[in-house]
Amino acid sequence: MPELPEVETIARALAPGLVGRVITGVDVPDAKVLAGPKRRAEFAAMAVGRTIEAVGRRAKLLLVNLGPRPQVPGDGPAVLAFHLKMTGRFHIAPPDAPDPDRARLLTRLSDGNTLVFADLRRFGTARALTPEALDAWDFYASLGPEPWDMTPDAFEEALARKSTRIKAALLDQTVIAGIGNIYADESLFAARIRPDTPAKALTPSQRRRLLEAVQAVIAQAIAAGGSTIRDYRTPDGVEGGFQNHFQVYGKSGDPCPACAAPLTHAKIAGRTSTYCRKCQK
DNA sequence: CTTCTCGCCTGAACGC
DNA sequence: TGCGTTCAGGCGAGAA
Repeated sequence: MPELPEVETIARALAPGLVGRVITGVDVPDAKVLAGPKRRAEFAAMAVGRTIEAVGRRAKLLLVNLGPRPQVPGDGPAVLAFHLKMTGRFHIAPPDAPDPDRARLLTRLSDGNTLVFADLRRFGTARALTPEALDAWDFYASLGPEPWDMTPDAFEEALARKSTRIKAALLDQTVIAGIGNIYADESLFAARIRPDTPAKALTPSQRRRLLEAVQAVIAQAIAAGGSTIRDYRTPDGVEGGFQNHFQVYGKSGDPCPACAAPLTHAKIAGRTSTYCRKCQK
């Protein structure tokens, strides 16, 4: 389930195989993947003939930056925005490879390779947009800062405005971008804060600790290449490594790594949240 | 305006 | 063995 560290890992792994290539065609075996402009022809018209200039990420979105089409006078740039949701995966397939299972969108490249977007559960989406349309997309425009761009003061202010529990506030992409269930639970444990504490009720020092914990956990996860639970793989087919460093996520009943009391779990903000009753206050 | 709940999808894991 | 149920979970839509 790709969150910020997994999408970052994917973007870094894809870039060398994509940057500099021209998009020569797009096949969309499953039209459900298209969001925004829904028609295959519109997506292809926006993408084909452009050179891939960069592969990046914002929150959990994978962004492919495309240059203007030289054959279109006065043309501007464009962006492909992919959301992997739960089971989205990317890989670059060589020319003779058969189209793989669960392929939802195939981007043909000038070097003969194909960028394959596969997605077992079909929640993932792809959009082809102008940069102006990307900025005007409500979801994109409302995203909060990346964890390392968040300042203690801004975090303080954002949490003070929330009437939800802190777990829900961390998952709220308009507060801080890129955190999902795994990194919310791990960050709350690292900061020793109970996930059901009202966001407003945190002390200033708890808020500082929490932001530092989020930043540290995300950085460690990126360094480890993300976390593989079931489906996530890097574009090279490699599993992440951070699942071996989980302290609490998915470990209900196991001993707390700090105090050895059994970890408990509860449904908070609609998601299973695992924490230590003794260590997290 | 803010917050909450449901539906979208498929496969794995579990109980009987 | 086989069937039914539950769970995973980000986000859009509609309700409260």
